[in-house]
Amino acid sequence: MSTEKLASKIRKDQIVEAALHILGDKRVKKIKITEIASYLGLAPSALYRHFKNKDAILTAILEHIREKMYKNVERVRAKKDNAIDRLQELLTLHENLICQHQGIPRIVFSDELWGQEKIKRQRMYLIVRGYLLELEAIIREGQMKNEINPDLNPEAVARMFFGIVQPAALLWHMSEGTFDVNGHFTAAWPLFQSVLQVEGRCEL
Amino acid sequence: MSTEKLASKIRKDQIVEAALHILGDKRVKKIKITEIASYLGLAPSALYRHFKNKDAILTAILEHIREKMYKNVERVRAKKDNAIDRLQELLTLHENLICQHQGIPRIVFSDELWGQEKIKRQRMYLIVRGYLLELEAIIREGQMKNEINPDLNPEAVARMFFGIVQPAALLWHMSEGTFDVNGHFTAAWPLFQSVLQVEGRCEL
DNA sequence: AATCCATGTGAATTTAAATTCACATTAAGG
DNA sequence: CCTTAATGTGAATTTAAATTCACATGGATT
Repeated sequence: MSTEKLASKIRKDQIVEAALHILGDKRVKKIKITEIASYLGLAPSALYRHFKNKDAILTAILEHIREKMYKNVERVRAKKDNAIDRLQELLTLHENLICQHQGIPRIVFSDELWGQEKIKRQRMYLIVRGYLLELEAIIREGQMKNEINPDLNPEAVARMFFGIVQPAALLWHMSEGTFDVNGHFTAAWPLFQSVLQVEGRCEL
Repeated sequence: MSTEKLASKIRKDQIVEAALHILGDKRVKKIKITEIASYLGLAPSALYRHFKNKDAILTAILEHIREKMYKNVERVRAKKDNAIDRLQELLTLHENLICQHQGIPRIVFSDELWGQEKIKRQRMYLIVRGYLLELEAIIREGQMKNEINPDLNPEAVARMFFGIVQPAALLWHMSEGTFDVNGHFTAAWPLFQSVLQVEGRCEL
């Protein structure tokens, strides 16, 4: 893997990006080799120069997604140092992931990709769990600095955050991009924030 | 439709139930006619006596799901008269839907079924939206009776509730039934409930 | 009893898609 | 320049699954 030529690596990335782009297109369809190829102006058979088979492409997509999600966490950590701000920022990034950039959430939150092999489902599970752990870490830090109510169960809070994002992805996708993701986040955020509040604050 | 024989209706239901049962089985795979048939001890071709094609079966599954979900709402309304109790009860029913009864949430929350035709996705969207409206109605009633903070946006609250259920379904499914749905609901409920609280109550 | 119809079957057939293969083309390095 | 390896192509081939079809069978109706 590390020994492969740069050009090859680029082509592989192009293929993954193309696949992601197609998946992100509102009207669904499960992804077809033919589509990816024609999107890149290639013959279907060309893709087999770069990937053993379709499955390998799907696996690469998963890896790509994992990177994107973790990159978002890092970015947010770098940009804000308050836990609540970090979470809010993360919500914004998710909005992009859902609406703009290729239908990543569609993939994370759907069977489509990992339908066949148990292995891919497991991998996806690890990604999601890993992501939840990242959220938890942010929350715990916030609790230590008393930005977030320390009595709360961080795991539950992380999943509640996740529970803001996932339905948005579903509804956006089902609605063919009609659903107002931003509106949803805007309405959900204060509710979520009210959960985080440290006890004392509610007297004000 | 209303003129069809009873026996036929039964067979149709059996087919739908069988399909649902298979879908609910942990290891996924997109549903195959062959599987449904062999589950019922029939030849694949037999199914075509009852449904025009696979698509018709999928559509019937959607309708079946819709009924189940709405029935749950009715049941909850009948059993409890306090909004908060109703929601809590609904969570329990969702737990069943996820863990026991055939993988309904898998279907609702996944692309699998409506991959192809835009029509099925639209139908699913209507089901989900309708369900959210039911939740909203429960919440509004609770607000009128001051069981739930009337300042809250009922739409947002409904979606937050939904956001407890959906991730559970995803994680349960991804984890091959390992994920502790009950634990998740138990941890999430108090957080959710704290959102619902009427302002005054937090001073206690 | 004769007929009809709903339901079933197993053996094709169709279809859509992935995959393979024999053959270009091009660029890089000796 | 010649060789080689990487990348591409179009035309098969394979594969998995849905779907059709000609032919039972059994129970209800006349």
